[in-house]
Amino acid sequence: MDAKPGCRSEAVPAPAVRRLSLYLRELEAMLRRDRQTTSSMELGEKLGYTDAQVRKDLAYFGQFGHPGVGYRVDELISRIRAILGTDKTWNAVVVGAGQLGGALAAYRGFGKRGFRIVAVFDNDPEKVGRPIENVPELRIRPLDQLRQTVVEQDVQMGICAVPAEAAQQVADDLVAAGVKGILNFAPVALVVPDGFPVASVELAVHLEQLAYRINTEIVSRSAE
Amino acid sequence: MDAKPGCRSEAVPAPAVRRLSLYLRELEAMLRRDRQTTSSMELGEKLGYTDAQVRKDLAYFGQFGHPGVGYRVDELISRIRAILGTDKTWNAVVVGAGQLGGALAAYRGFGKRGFRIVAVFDNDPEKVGRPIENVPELRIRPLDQLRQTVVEQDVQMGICAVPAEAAQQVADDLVAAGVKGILNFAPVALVVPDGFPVASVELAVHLEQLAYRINTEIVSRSAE
DNA sequence: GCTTGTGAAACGTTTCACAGCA
DNA sequence: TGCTGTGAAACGTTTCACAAGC
Repeated sequence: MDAKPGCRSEAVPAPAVRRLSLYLRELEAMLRRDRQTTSSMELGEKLGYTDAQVRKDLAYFGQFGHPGVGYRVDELISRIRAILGTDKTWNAVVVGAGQLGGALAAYRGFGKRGFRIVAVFDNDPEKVGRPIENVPELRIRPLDQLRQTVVEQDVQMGICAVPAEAAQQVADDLVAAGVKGILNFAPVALVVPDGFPVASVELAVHLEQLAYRINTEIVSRSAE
Repeated sequence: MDAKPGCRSEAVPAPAVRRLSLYLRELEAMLRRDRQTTSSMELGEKLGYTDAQVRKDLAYFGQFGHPGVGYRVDELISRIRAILGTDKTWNAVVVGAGQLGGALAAYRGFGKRGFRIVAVFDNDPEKVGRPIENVPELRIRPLDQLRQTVVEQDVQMGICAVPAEAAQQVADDLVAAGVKGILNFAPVALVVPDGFPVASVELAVHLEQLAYRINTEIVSRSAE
Protein backbone atom coordinates (compact mmCIF):
# COMPACT_ATOMS: atom_id res chain seq x y z
CA MET A 1 0.00 0.00 0.00
CA ASP A 2 2.43 2.66 1.16
CA ALA A 3 5.97 1.56 0.40
CA LYS A 4 8.19 3.67 2.61
CA PRO A 5 11.88 4.14 1.86
CA GLY A 6 14.14 2.25 4.22
CA CYS A 7 11.36 -0.12 5.13
CA ARG A 8 11.71 -3.56 3.59
CA SER A 9 8.11 -4.21 2.67
CA GLU A 10 7.62 -7.93 3.17
CA ALA A 11 4.17 -6.95 2.05
CA VAL A 12 1.19 -8.53 3.68
CA PRO A 13 -1.70 -7.49 1.43
CA ALA A 14 -4.13 -5.19 3.21
CA PRO A 15 -7.11 -7.32 2.10
CA ALA A 16 -5.50 -10.31 3.80
CA VAL A 17 -5.27 -8.45 7.09
CA ARG A 18 -8.90 -7.38 6.78
CA ARG A 19 -9.97 -10.97 6.20
CA LEU A 20 -8.03 -12.05 9.28
CA SER A 21 -10.51 -10.07 11.38
CA LEU A 22 -13.38 -11.87 9.71
CA TYR A 23 -11.78 -15.29 10.25
CA LEU A 24 -11.38 -14.38 13.90
CA ARG A 25 -15.06 -13.54 14.17
CA GLU A 26 -16.11 -16.84 12.61
CA LEU A 27 -13.69 -18.78 14.78
CA GLU A 28 -15.08 -17.17 17.92
CA ALA A 29 -18.57 -18.16 16.80
CA MET A 30 -17.31 -21.74 16.27
CA LEU A 31 -15.76 -21.76 19.73
CA ARG A 32 -19.12 -20.76 21.22
CA ARG A 33 -20.58 -23.78 19.42
CA ASP A 34 -17.83 -25.97 20.93
CA ARG A 35 -16.15 -26.75 17.62
CA GLN A 36 -12.62 -28.04 18.24
CA THR A 37 -11.16 -27.84 14.74
CA THR A 38 -12.01 -26.41 11.36
CA SER A 39 -10.59 -26.43 7.85
CA SER A 40 -9.66 -23.72 5.39
CA MET A 41 -12.59 -24.83 3.30
CA GLU A 42 -15.18 -24.60 6.07
CA LEU A 43 -13.87 -21.25 7.24
CA GLY A 44 -13.80 -19.89 3.71
CA GLU A 45 -17.29 -21.03 2.80
CA LYS A 46 -18.87 -19.16 5.70
CA LEU A 47 -17.36 -15.93 4.45
CA GLY A 48 -17.47 -16.51 0.71
CA TYR A 49 -13.77 -17.13 0.13
CA THR A 50 -11.95 -20.09 -1.40
CA ASP A 51 -10.02 -22.51 0.76
CA ALA A 52 -6.79 -21.48 -0.96
CA GLN A 53 -7.45 -17.86 -0.04
CA VAL A 54 -7.79 -18.74 3.62
CA ARG A 55 -4.60 -20.81 3.66
CA LYS A 56 -2.64 -18.14 1.79
CA ASP A 57 -3.82 -15.42 4.16
CA LEU A 58 -2.77 -17.40 7.20
CA ALA A 59 0.52 -18.42 5.60
CA TYR A 60 1.64 -14.77 5.51
CA PHE A 61 2.01 -15.01 9.26
CA GLY A 62 3.30 -18.53 9.86
CA GLN A 63 2.16 -22.12 9.93
CA PHE A 64 -0.86 -22.59 12.13
CA GLY A 65 -2.48 -25.66 10.61
CA HIS A 66 -2.14 -29.40 11.00
CA PRO A 67 -2.08 -31.29 7.68
CA GLY A 68 -4.78 -33.91 7.55
CA VAL A 69 -6.53 -32.34 10.54
CA GLY A 70 -7.10 -28.65 9.86
CA TYR A 71 -6.82 -25.79 12.33
CA ARG A 72 -7.45 -26.01 16.04
CA VAL A 73 -10.05 -23.33 16.70
CA ASP A 74 -8.73 -22.05 20.02
CA GLU A 75 -5.15 -22.10 18.82
CA LEU A 76 -5.94 -20.15 15.66
CA ILE A 77 -7.93 -17.60 17.64
CA SER A 78 -4.93 -16.91 19.88
CA ARG A 79 -2.61 -16.64 16.92
CA ILE A 80 -4.82 -14.22 15.01
CA ARG A 81 -5.37 -12.10 18.11
CA ALA A 82 -1.62 -11.90 18.57
CA ILE A 83 -1.16 -10.90 14.93
CA LEU A 84 -3.81 -8.19 15.09
CA GLY A 85 -2.55 -7.03 18.45
CA THR A 86 -5.87 -7.63 20.17
CA ASP A 87 -4.45 -10.10 22.67
CA LYS A 88 -4.06 -7.03 24.85
CA THR A 89 -6.65 -4.32 25.53
CA TRP A 90 -6.52 -1.06 23.59
CA ASN A 91 -7.79 2.17 25.11
CA ALA A 92 -9.70 4.61 22.94
CA VAL A 93 -11.50 7.92 23.28
CA VAL A 94 -14.53 9.12 21.36
CA VAL A 95 -14.61 12.75 20.26
CA GLY A 96 -18.09 14.05 19.53
CA ALA A 97 -20.99 13.26 21.86
CA GLY A 98 -23.79 13.46 19.34
CA GLN A 99 -26.03 10.49 18.76
CA LEU A 100 -23.40 8.63 16.75
CA GLY A 101 -20.65 9.37 19.26
CA GLY A 102 -22.90 8.26 22.08
CA ALA A 103 -23.79 5.05 20.30
CA LEU A 104 -20.13 4.28 19.61
CA ALA A 105 -19.16 5.01 23.22
CA ALA A 106 -21.82 2.57 24.40
CA TYR A 107 -21.24 -0.05 21.69
CA ARG A 108 -20.68 -3.43 23.31
CA GLY A 109 -19.03 -4.88 20.22
CA PHE A 110 -15.84 -2.92 20.90
CA GLY A 111 -15.41 -4.32 24.39
CA LYS A 112 -15.92 -7.85 23.16
CA ARG A 113 -12.97 -7.47 20.79
CA GLY A 114 -10.47 -5.92 23.15
CA PHE A 115 -11.17 -2.21 22.87
CA ARG A 116 -12.16 -0.03 25.81
CA ILE A 117 -13.66 3.44 25.51
CA VAL A 118 -12.18 5.37 28.41
CA ALA A 119 -13.60 8.85 27.74
CA VAL A 120 -15.92 10.89 25.53
CA PHE A 121 -15.25 14.50 24.58
CA ASP A 122 -17.40 17.33 23.27
CA ASN A 123 -17.03 21.09 23.30
CA ASP A 124 -20.74 21.82 23.65
CA PRO A 125 -21.10 23.30 27.17
CA GLU A 126 -24.61 21.87 27.33
CA LYS A 127 -23.23 18.35 27.00
CA VAL A 128 -20.12 18.58 29.16
CA GLY A 129 -20.59 16.75 32.44
CA ARG A 130 -23.53 14.67 31.27
CA PRO A 131 -23.20 10.88 31.33
CA ILE A 132 -23.39 8.70 28.23
CA GLU A 133 -26.68 6.85 27.95
CA ASN A 134 -26.38 3.32 29.35
CA VAL A 135 -22.80 4.00 30.42
CA PRO A 136 -23.14 6.19 33.53
CA GLU A 137 -19.43 5.93 34.33
CA LEU A 138 -18.60 7.84 31.15
CA ARG A 139 -19.17 11.56 31.58
CA ILE A 140 -18.67 13.92 28.68
CA ARG A 141 -15.51 15.99 29.05
CA PRO A 142 -14.40 19.21 27.37
CA LEU A 143 -11.80 18.88 24.62
CA ASP A 144 -9.16 20.79 26.54
CA GLN A 145 -8.82 17.72 28.75
CA LEU A 146 -8.00 15.53 25.75
CA ARG A 147 -4.23 15.52 25.99
CA GLN A 148 -4.23 14.92 29.72
CA THR A 149 -6.62 12.00 29.37
CA VAL A 150 -4.60 10.45 26.55
CA VAL A 151 -1.44 10.56 28.63
CA GLU A 152 -2.91 9.53 31.97
CA GLN A 153 -5.10 6.72 30.68
CA ASP A 154 -2.66 5.40 28.09
CA VAL A 155 -5.00 6.03 25.17
CA GLN A 156 -3.78 4.73 21.81
CA MET A 157 -6.75 5.42 19.56
CA GLY A 158 -9.15 8.25 18.86
CA ILE A 159 -12.59 7.83 17.34
CA CYS A 160 -13.78 10.92 15.50
CA ALA A 161 -17.57 11.29 15.50
CA VAL A 162 -18.07 14.99 14.83
CA PRO A 163 -19.58 16.79 11.83
CA ALA A 164 -17.42 17.12 8.71
CA GLU A 165 -16.61 20.78 9.36
CA ALA A 166 -15.05 20.00 12.74
CA ALA A 167 -13.29 16.76 11.84
CA GLN A 168 -9.93 18.11 10.66
CA GLN A 169 -9.50 20.17 13.84
CA VAL A 170 -10.38 17.12 15.94
CA ALA A 171 -7.87 15.04 13.99
CA ASP A 172 -5.18 17.65 14.62
CA ASP A 173 -6.09 17.64 18.32
CA LEU A 174 -5.97 13.86 18.52
CA VAL A 175 -2.58 13.69 16.81
CA ALA A 176 -1.24 16.42 19.08
CA ALA A 177 -2.64 14.64 22.13
CA GLY A 178 -0.58 11.60 21.22
CA VAL A 179 -2.98 8.93 20.00
CA LYS A 180 -1.42 6.42 17.60
CA GLY A 181 -4.33 6.02 15.20
CA ILE A 182 -7.72 7.48 14.32
CA LEU A 183 -11.01 5.86 13.38
CA ASN A 184 -12.90 8.52 11.45
CA PHE A 185 -16.66 8.65 10.95
CA ALA A 186 -16.77 12.15 9.44
CA PRO A 187 -17.20 12.38 5.66
CA VAL A 188 -13.89 14.10 4.94
CA ALA A 189 -10.40 12.97 3.97
CA LEU A 190 -8.34 13.83 7.04
CA VAL A 191 -4.88 15.31 6.65
CA VAL A 192 -2.49 13.68 9.11
CA PRO A 193 1.29 13.20 9.35
CA ASP A 194 2.73 10.85 6.74
CA GLY A 195 2.18 7.23 7.67
CA PHE A 196 -0.16 8.02 10.57
CA PRO A 197 -2.82 5.28 10.67
CA VAL A 198 -6.35 6.44 9.87
CA ALA A 199 -9.31 4.20 9.14
CA SER A 200 -12.45 5.78 7.78
CA VAL A 201 -15.99 4.53 8.10
CA GLU A 202 -17.98 6.19 5.36
CA LEU A 203 -21.59 5.58 6.26
CA ALA A 204 -23.10 7.33 3.24
CA VAL A 205 -20.54 5.83 0.87
CA HIS A 206 -21.67 2.33 1.85
CA LEU A 207 -25.25 3.22 0.97
CA GLU A 208 -24.08 4.66 -2.35
CA GLN A 209 -22.23 1.45 -3.16
CA LEU A 210 -25.39 -0.42 -2.34
CA ALA A 211 -27.45 1.85 -4.58
CA TYR A 212 -25.00 1.26 -7.43
CA ARG A 213 -25.09 -2.49 -6.94
CA ILE A 214 -28.87 -2.57 -6.77
CA ASN A 215 -29.10 -0.65 -10.04
CA THR A 216 -26.55 -2.77 -11.89
CA GLU A 217 -28.02 -5.96 -10.41
CA ILE A 218 -31.37 -5.05 -11.93
CA VAL A 219 -29.76 -4.14 -15.23
CA SER A 220 -27.87 -7.41 -15.52
CA ARG A 221 -30.92 -9.41 -14.47
CA SER A 222 -33.03 -7.91 -17.25
CA ALA A 223 -30.18 -8.55 -19.72
CA GLU A 224 -30.18 -12.27 -18.95
CA MET B 1 -16.13 -9.75 -8.30
CA ASP B 2 -19.00 -12.14 -8.89
CA ALA B 3 -19.02 -13.23 -12.51
CA LYS B 4 -22.50 -14.56 -13.16
CA PRO B 5 -23.23 -16.87 -16.07
CA GLY B 6 -25.12 -15.19 -18.87
CA CYS B 7 -24.00 -11.79 -17.69
CA ARG B 8 -21.34 -10.23 -19.89
CA SER B 9 -19.13 -8.71 -17.22
CA GLU B 10 -17.82 -5.48 -18.71
CA ALA B 11 -16.19 -5.34 -15.30
CA VAL B 12 -15.98 -2.06 -13.51
CA PRO B 13 -13.61 -2.78 -10.62
CA ALA B 14 -15.35 -2.51 -7.27
CA PRO B 15 -12.59 -0.25 -5.89
CA ALA B 16 -13.25 2.16 -8.74
CA VAL B 17 -16.92 2.42 -7.81
CA ARG B 18 -15.99 3.02 -4.20
CA ARG B 19 -13.65 5.84 -5.16
CA LEU B 20 -16.40 7.40 -7.23
CA SER B 21 -18.28 8.10 -4.00
CA LEU B 22 -15.20 9.77 -2.57
CA TYR B 23 -14.70 11.89 -5.69
CA LEU B 24 -18.31 12.98 -5.39
CA ARG B 25 -17.77 14.05 -1.80
CA GLU B 26 -14.71 16.12 -2.71
CA LEU B 27 -16.48 17.66 -5.68
CA GLU B 28 -19.40 18.72 -3.50
CA ALA B 29 -16.95 20.34 -1.11
CA MET B 30 -15.37 22.17 -4.06
CA LEU B 31 -18.77 23.33 -5.23
CA ARG B 32 -19.43 24.81 -1.80
CA ARG B 33 -16.17 26.73 -2.20
CA ASP B 34 -17.37 27.95 -5.61
CA ARG B 35 -14.75 26.09 -7.61
CA GLN B 36 -15.81 25.87 -11.27
CA THR B 37 -13.36 23.27 -12.56
CA THR B 38 -10.84 20.79 -11.24
CA SER B 39 -8.28 18.35 -12.62
CA SER B 40 -7.64 14.67 -12.10
CA MET B 41 -4.48 15.65 -10.29
CA GLU B 42 -6.14 18.03 -7.84
CA LEU B 43 -8.96 15.60 -7.15
CA GLY B 44 -6.56 12.73 -6.66
CA GLU B 45 -4.22 14.58 -4.33
CA LYS B 46 -7.00 15.38 -1.87
CA LEU B 47 -7.78 11.69 -1.53
CA GLY B 48 -4.32 10.22 -1.91
CA TYR B 49 -4.69 8.80 -5.41
CA THR B 50 -2.68 9.42 -8.57
CA ASP B 51 -4.09 11.51 -11.39
CA ALA B 52 -4.05 8.47 -13.67
CA GLN B 53 -6.17 6.56 -11.18
CA VAL B 54 -8.81 9.27 -11.19
CA ARG B 55 -8.94 9.46 -14.97
CA LYS B 56 -9.09 5.68 -15.33
CA ASP B 57 -11.90 5.41 -12.82
CA LEU B 58 -13.98 8.02 -14.60
CA ALA B 59 -13.17 6.54 -18.00
CA TYR B 60 -15.00 3.33 -17.07
CA PHE B 61 -18.21 5.32 -17.32
CA GLY B 62 -17.60 7.67 -20.22
CA GLN B 63 -15.77 10.85 -21.15
CA PHE B 64 -16.52 13.63 -18.72
CA GLY B 65 -13.43 15.80 -19.00
CA HIS B 66 -12.25 18.61 -21.23
CA PRO B 67 -8.63 18.23 -22.38
CA GLY B 68 -6.56 21.25 -21.42
CA VAL B 69 -9.27 22.39 -19.03
CA GLY B 70 -10.10 19.55 -16.66
CA TYR B 71 -13.50 18.62 -15.29
CA ARG B 72 -16.39 21.02 -14.71
CA VAL B 73 -17.29 20.48 -11.07
CA ASP B 74 -21.07 20.73 -11.37
CA GLU B 75 -21.13 18.59 -14.50
CA LEU B 76 -19.03 15.84 -12.95
CA ILE B 77 -21.19 15.84 -9.82
CA SER B 78 -24.31 15.23 -11.91
CA ARG B 79 -22.61 12.50 -13.89
CA ILE B 80 -21.34 10.66 -10.83
CA ARG B 81 -24.72 10.95 -9.10
CA ALA B 82 -26.35 9.43 -12.18
CA ILE B 83 -23.81 6.59 -12.22
CA LEU B 84 -24.29 5.79 -8.54
CA GLY B 85 -28.04 6.18 -8.84
CA THR B 86 -28.22 8.94 -6.25
CA ASP B 87 -29.75 11.45 -8.63
CA LYS B 88 -33.02 10.17 -7.25
CA THR B 89 -33.93 9.62 -3.60
CA TRP B 90 -33.72 6.14 -2.08
CA ASN B 91 -35.99 5.09 0.76
CA ALA B 92 -34.58 2.96 3.54
CA VAL B 93 -35.72 1.45 6.83
CA VAL B 94 -33.67 0.84 9.95
CA VAL B 95 -34.25 -2.39 11.86
CA GLY B 96 -33.10 -2.24 15.46
CA ALA B 97 -33.86 0.78 17.63
CA GLY B 98 -30.93 0.52 19.99
CA GLN B 99 -28.48 3.35 20.33
CA LEU B 100 -26.81 2.55 17.03
CA GLY B 101 -30.10 2.16 15.18
CA GLY B 102 -31.36 5.41 16.66
CA ALA B 103 -28.18 7.23 15.65
CA LEU B 104 -28.40 5.89 12.10
CA ALA B 105 -32.08 6.82 11.83
CA ALA B 106 -31.23 10.38 12.87
CA TYR B 107 -27.98 10.64 10.89
CA ARG B 108 -28.09 13.75 8.72
CA GLY B 109 -25.36 12.52 6.40
CA PHE B 110 -27.74 10.07 4.75
CA GLY B 111 -30.26 12.74 3.82
CA LYS B 112 -27.55 14.94 2.33
CA ARG B 113 -26.63 12.16 -0.08
CA GLY B 114 -30.07 11.20 -1.28
CA PHE B 115 -31.17 8.58 1.25
CA ARG B 116 -34.30 8.93 3.36
CA ILE B 117 -35.05 6.85 6.43
CA VAL B 118 -38.80 6.31 6.32
CA ALA B 119 -39.26 3.99 9.31
CA VAL B 120 -37.54 2.29 12.25
CA PHE B 121 -38.46 -1.15 13.52
CA ASP B 122 -37.90 -3.02 16.76
CA ASN B 123 -39.64 -5.92 18.42
CA ASP B 124 -39.09 -4.72 21.98
CA PRO B 125 -42.61 -3.82 23.24
CA GLU B 126 -41.03 -1.18 25.48
CA LYS B 127 -39.69 0.66 22.45
CA VAL B 128 -42.59 0.30 20.02
CA GLY B 129 -44.46 3.58 19.63
CA ARG B 130 -41.68 5.73 20.98
CA PRO B 131 -40.22 8.44 18.73
CA ILE B 132 -36.60 8.50 17.58
CA GLU B 133 -34.56 11.12 19.41
CA ASN B 134 -34.34 14.33 17.38
CA VAL B 135 -36.64 12.88 14.74
CA PRO B 136 -40.11 13.03 16.32
CA GLU B 137 -41.85 12.06 13.07
CA LEU B 138 -40.19 8.63 13.21
CA ARG B 139 -41.95 6.36 15.67
CA ILE B 140 -40.65 2.88 16.32
CA ARG B 141 -42.83 0.21 14.74
CA PRO B 142 -43.10 -3.52 15.40
CA LEU B 143 -41.43 -5.82 12.89
CA ASP B 144 -44.69 -7.35 11.72
CA GLN B 145 -45.38 -4.06 9.94
CA LEU B 146 -42.16 -4.36 7.94
CA ARG B 147 -43.51 -5.83 4.73
CA GLN B 148 -46.44 -3.43 4.61
CA THR B 149 -44.15 -0.44 5.08
CA VAL B 150 -41.71 -1.62 2.43
CA VAL B 151 -44.51 -1.96 -0.10
CA GLU B 152 -46.46 1.17 0.77
CA GLN B 153 -43.49 3.50 1.11
CA ASP B 154 -41.48 2.08 -1.78
CA VAL B 155 -38.53 1.09 0.40
CA GLN B 156 -35.51 -0.23 -1.48
CA MET B 157 -32.97 -0.66 1.31
CA GLY B 158 -32.84 -2.10 4.79
CA ILE B 159 -30.31 -1.13 7.43
CA CYS B 160 -29.68 -3.88 9.96
CA ALA B 161 -28.66 -2.54 13.38
CA VAL B 162 -29.51 -5.40 15.70
CA PRO B 163 -27.25 -7.68 17.79
CA ALA B 164 -25.40 -10.47 15.98
CA GLU B 165 -27.77 -13.17 17.23
CA ALA B 166 -30.80 -11.49 15.66
CA ALA B 167 -29.21 -10.31 12.42
CA GLN B 168 -29.82 -13.36 10.20
CA GLN B 169 -33.52 -13.39 11.08
CA VAL B 170 -33.74 -9.67 10.33
CA ALA B 171 -31.97 -10.21 7.02
CA ASP B 172 -34.46 -12.95 6.12
CA ASP B 173 -37.32 -10.63 7.06
CA LEU B 174 -35.91 -7.77 4.99
CA VAL B 175 -35.43 -9.97 1.93
CA ALA B 176 -38.95 -11.38 2.34
CA ALA B 177 -40.35 -7.88 2.73
CA GLY B 178 -38.92 -6.97 -0.64
CA VAL B 179 -36.00 -4.64 -0.05
CA LYS B 180 -33.37 -4.68 -2.82
CA GLY B 181 -30.28 -4.42 -0.66
CA ILE B 182 -29.09 -4.51 2.96
CA LEU B 183 -26.59 -2.42 4.86
CA ASN B 184 -25.50 -4.60 7.75
CA PHE B 185 -23.96 -3.35 11.00
CA ALA B 186 -24.12 -6.67 12.85
CA PRO B 187 -20.88 -8.64 13.16
CA VAL B 188 -22.01 -11.69 11.20
CA ALA B 189 -21.79 -12.85 7.60
CA LEU B 190 -25.41 -12.76 6.44
CA VAL B 191 -26.75 -15.53 4.25
CA VAL B 192 -28.90 -14.04 1.48
CA PRO B 193 -30.08 -15.17 -1.96
CA ASP B 194 -27.31 -15.41 -4.55
CA GLY B 195 -26.38 -12.01 -5.93
CA PHE B 196 -28.47 -10.10 -3.39
CA PRO B 197 -26.57 -6.88 -2.54
CA VAL B 198 -25.28 -6.66 1.02
CA ALA B 199 -22.80 -4.13 2.34
CA SER B 200 -21.33 -4.67 5.78
CA VAL B 201 -19.99 -2.08 8.16
CA GLU B 202 -17.74 -3.88 10.56
CA LEU B 203 -17.14 -1.43 13.37
CA ALA B 204 -14.85 -3.68 15.42
CA VAL B 205 -12.98 -4.88 12.34
CA HIS B 206 -11.99 -1.32 11.54
CA LEU B 207 -10.50 -0.91 14.99
CA GLU B 208 -8.64 -4.20 14.60
CA GLN B 209 -7.17 -3.04 11.31
CA LEU B 210 -6.10 0.12 13.05
CA ALA B 211 -4.52 -1.87 15.88
CA TYR B 212 -2.60 -3.95 13.36
CA ARG B 213 -1.41 -0.90 11.49
CA ILE B 214 -0.35 0.87 14.68
CA ASN B 215 1.70 -2.15 15.72
CA THR B 216 3.38 -2.62 12.35
CA GLU B 217 3.92 1.13 12.01
CA ILE B 218 5.86 1.09 15.24
CA VAL B 219 7.83 -1.95 14.16
CA SER B 220 8.82 -0.48 10.81
CA ARG B 221 9.71 2.87 12.38
CA SER B 222 12.12 1.25 14.81
CA ALA B 223 13.60 -0.77 11.93
CA GLU B 224 14.50 2.37 9.99
C1' DG C 1 0.92 25.70 -22.80
C1' DC C 2 -2.02 22.22 -20.10
C1' DT C 3 -5.08 18.15 -19.31
C1' DT C 4 -7.74 14.31 -20.79
C1' DG C 5 -8.39 9.40 -22.40
C1' DT C 6 -6.16 5.11 -23.22
C1' DG C 7 -3.24 1.21 -24.80
C1' DA C 8 0.72 -1.16 -22.75
C1' DA C 9 3.68 -2.29 -18.93
C1' DA C 10 4.19 -3.05 -14.12
C1' DC C 11 2.53 -4.57 -10.12
C1' DG C 12 -0.34 -7.03 -6.76
C1' DT C 13 -3.73 -10.54 -5.53
C1' DT C 14 -6.13 -14.74 -6.14
C1' DT C 15 -6.53 -19.26 -7.78
C1' DC C 16 -4.56 -23.53 -9.18
C1' DA C 17 -2.34 -27.72 -8.43
C1' DC C 18 0.44 -30.61 -6.08
C1' DA C 19 4.26 -32.11 -2.76
C1' DG C 20 4.48 -33.27 1.94
C1' DC C 21 2.76 -34.73 6.13
C1' DA C 22 -0.67 -36.63 9.87
C1' DT D 1 -7.23 -40.68 2.98
C1' DG D 2 -7.50 -35.69 4.14
C1' DC D 3 -5.72 -31.28 4.67
C1' DT D 4 -2.04 -27.90 4.89
C1' DG D 5 1.58 -24.90 2.83
C1' DT D 6 3.41 -23.05 -1.33
C1' DG D 7 5.52 -22.22 -5.90
C1' DA D 8 3.59 -21.10 -10.43
C1' DA D 9 -0.08 -19.56 -13.39
C1' DA D 10 -4.01 -16.69 -14.02
C1' DC D 11 -6.28 -12.78 -13.22
C1' DG D 12 -7.23 -7.97 -11.93
C1' DT D 13 -5.77 -3.29 -10.80
C1' DT D 14 -2.73 0.53 -10.95
C1' DT D 15 0.74 3.18 -13.06
C1' DC D 16 3.13 4.75 -17.03
C1' DA D 17 3.59 7.29 -21.10
C1' DC D 18 1.95 9.52 -24.89
C1' DA D 19 -1.35 10.81 -28.76
C1' DA D 20 -5.14 13.89 -29.23
C1' DG D 21 -7.61 18.03 -28.10
C1' DC D 22 -8.62 22.58 -25.93
